[in-house]
Amino acid sequence: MENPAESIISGMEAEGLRITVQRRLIAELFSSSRGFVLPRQVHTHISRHIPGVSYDTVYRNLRLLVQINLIEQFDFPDGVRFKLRCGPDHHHHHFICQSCHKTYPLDFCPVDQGIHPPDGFVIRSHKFEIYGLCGDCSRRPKED
Amino acid sequence: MENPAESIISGMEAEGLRITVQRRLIAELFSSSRGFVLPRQVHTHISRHIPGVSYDTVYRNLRLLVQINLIEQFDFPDGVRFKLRCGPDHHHHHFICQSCHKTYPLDFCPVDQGIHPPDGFVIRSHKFEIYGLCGDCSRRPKED
DNA sequence: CTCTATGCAAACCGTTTGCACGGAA
DNA sequence: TTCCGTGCAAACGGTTTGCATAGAG
Repeated sequence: MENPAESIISGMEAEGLRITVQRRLIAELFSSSRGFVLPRQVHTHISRHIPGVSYDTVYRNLRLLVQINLIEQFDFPDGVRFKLRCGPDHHHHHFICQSCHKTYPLDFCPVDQGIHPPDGFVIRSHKFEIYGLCGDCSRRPKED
Repeated sequence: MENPAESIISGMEAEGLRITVQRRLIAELFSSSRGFVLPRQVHTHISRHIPGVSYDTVYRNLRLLVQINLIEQFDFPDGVRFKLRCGPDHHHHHFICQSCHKTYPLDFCPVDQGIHPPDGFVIRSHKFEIYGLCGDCSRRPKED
């Protein structure tokens, strides 16, 4: 797959969706972001090219991209954030920078270690994340 | 420590807070809940005894209890939820039922296994949770 | 030309705030 | 009697909706 933005766009096309300038810009943003972004940041990004974009277009498309599994949603203390969905190649978790919200792969899954659930508990999913400051941010703190 | 509700109340007293009926009811609710509750549920609980309670009283007290570290806050897909803070005795994680939101202790911490962060990444905290259906809910699905 | 995606404006929901009063200490 | 906690009502911020129009296919 060539340009990552193109793969988001062809993913949308595969779903029969129309490719508008707004959607192209959203694809661009997610393909070039190494981490989680706020709806507000998505709106700001599109605004730079289309000054009049409305928030509902942003939210509608974010919901849509989550539904068709191209991006994923995540609750942060300062609000919901989104990031490009990781390829389905291999299961992994993430280190997440609390300053710039970039993510780094973590190739270790605690569930592989054999977890013993309480009686009758049926496991459906799990979450494992490590938070902190990435190299860039710990050297030069305070930034986003 | 005798009754868990009493320990919440004495925790509040220790902070110099006044013990009102509303606060006593909140303490009662958290001490008798085995899991996460929504602000709305807190409001409903108090309402049963004080029909006119206002939502701002609920939110104010929840914020307060989080600040003085007696309860903890957690983001769920359907909104923020709160639960009694686990004792500071030993570090552990939780199995969380996606139906009734009860929690079960999980005495295994992946971070003890020696995690290797990316270059320069400073770890500050981590999250490890296992989601699913508890014994009660998997037998009798759909309920809260 | 058709029908989806957008912009607009208003609604919505959970949460927060300012203020005067009631009640704990 | 003091002053914290409450209720009320209104404001707030993020998100969603209904509807007419613009624009992708």
